[in-house]
Amino acid sequence: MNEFNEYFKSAFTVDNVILGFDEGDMKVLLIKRGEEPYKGKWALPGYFVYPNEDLDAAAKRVLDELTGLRNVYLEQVKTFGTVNRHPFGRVITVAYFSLIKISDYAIQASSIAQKAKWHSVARVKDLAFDHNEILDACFNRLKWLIRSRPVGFELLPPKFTLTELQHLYEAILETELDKRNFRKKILSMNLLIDLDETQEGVAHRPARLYQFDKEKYEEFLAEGFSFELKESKKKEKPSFKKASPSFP
Amino acid sequence: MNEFNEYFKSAFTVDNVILGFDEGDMKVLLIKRGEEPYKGKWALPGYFVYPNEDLDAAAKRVLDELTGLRNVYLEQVKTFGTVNRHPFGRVITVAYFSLIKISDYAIQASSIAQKAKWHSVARVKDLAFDHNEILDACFNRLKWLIRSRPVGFELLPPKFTLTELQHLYEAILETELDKRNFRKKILSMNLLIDLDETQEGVAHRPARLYQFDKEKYEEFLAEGFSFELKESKKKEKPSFKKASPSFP
DNA sequence: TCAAAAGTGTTCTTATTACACCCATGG
DNA sequence: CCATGGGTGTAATAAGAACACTTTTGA
Repeated sequence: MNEFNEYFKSAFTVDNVILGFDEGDMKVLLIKRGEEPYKGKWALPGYFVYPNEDLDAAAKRVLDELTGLRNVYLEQVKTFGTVNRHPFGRVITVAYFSLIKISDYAIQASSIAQKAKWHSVARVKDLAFDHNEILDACFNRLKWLIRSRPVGFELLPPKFTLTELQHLYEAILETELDKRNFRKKILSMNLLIDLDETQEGVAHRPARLYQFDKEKYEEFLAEGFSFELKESKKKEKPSFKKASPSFP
Repeated sequence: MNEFNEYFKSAFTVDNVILGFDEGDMKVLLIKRGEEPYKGKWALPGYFVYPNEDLDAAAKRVLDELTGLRNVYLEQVKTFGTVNRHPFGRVITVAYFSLIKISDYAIQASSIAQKAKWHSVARVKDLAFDHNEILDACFNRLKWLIRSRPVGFELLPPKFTLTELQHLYEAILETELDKRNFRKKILSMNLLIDLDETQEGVAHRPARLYQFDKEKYEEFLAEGFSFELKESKKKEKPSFKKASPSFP
């Protein structure tokens, strides 16, 4: 393998866009860098992939060290590798995103976790490295995903109200949804268990609580299925669906 | 950067799933390996990324050397990096796929190109490395893509008939489509230019020829749009759309 | 009794599906 | 004149979008 030696001088990292939902807003967990390069800047949590470690395992490790969470929604999104993205040498990074329930998150003892903080995705700017680009790519993936898979539940506590769920969808899609149509659609999926409980201590009519029916979802998945959700209101995107035939 | 030296001992490659359409069938361009490892096996075209080369540039280079083509549809799909996927050491590979018109393809002079051959995607098996997995991932991406973007035209000659286009969709989606519904849908997109020409020398009523309206497509893209195509016939997948509400 | 959010149905419009016959050409 | 694939329209069904009032609770 001598002739290839020159290629074995690069490194790769994973970066993890850890997303949560809180106060009606999508949040991302960022680390304040204590070292050069980009000392003092906020960055996505990530690290070098160990020589004997698979990529997915590295992403899980980063997540676990920071949040203590496992068995979390995690997906590879895209790899970023422009030549000069890292001052230490040629380093490409594989971007992942994960969805967690902020209520499950407790700050870990590790020194890295001490520097972590939730930021509103919409207001994030000027991250270290090419992390703004990575965050954008991952958030866009989530926007697509939420329309095609019921992943929203990964971000909510086990019991939630339909309005909370709707607000989550609205935060991700950055649009408003019609309450009645949203409920009709979600309930027609048959993936929610009505817990026959209601909120307590709220200054208005208490809402019913629901739970995601994970078992039924796995059944549907096994059969192969499609799940879709479209936006409402008049902010319609132009769609070919409305164009008329050009060749009569 | 001393403490990180141990990480700068890995390499990365790009592998390119080059897809074409011919004889009613999706084809992938493979290389017969002349060297160890996997000598004699078919493999996806790929190579190490040069130290001063961006990932996309490397994918373009591989494509160009093999086919002589540039300005071709090319997209990053996924990165594969299990620990022992390459016998030379830690090598992760970034998978790309490209769509080309087989009619534009002419075997190049380069020694690598001499070993290239088109294979029917459906019949490919036992590739070198983890290339079967990579091919699957890329082909699945295309299946998704063809339903959401008009990329089919990348695979057809400049002038084509609606039946050719339909057969392409059927080959990619691995399903059958209804002729009338397909035409209605495609024409209603307003993205085809009727050339007012017909086929010649066919032993049946000659079909009209169409051209893809690239300019109009760019306009639509600029505005942001959605393009969708659903399958027909009774081979329906179960869909939540038909489920009934669970909470009346 | 007020404020605040929960909950609930119907109508209209648009998209999708299913389906069968005549046409133009070359051999 | 036959074989082959090209070309066309309509009716039934399903999904999506728009829209406003009553209910329940705590303060």
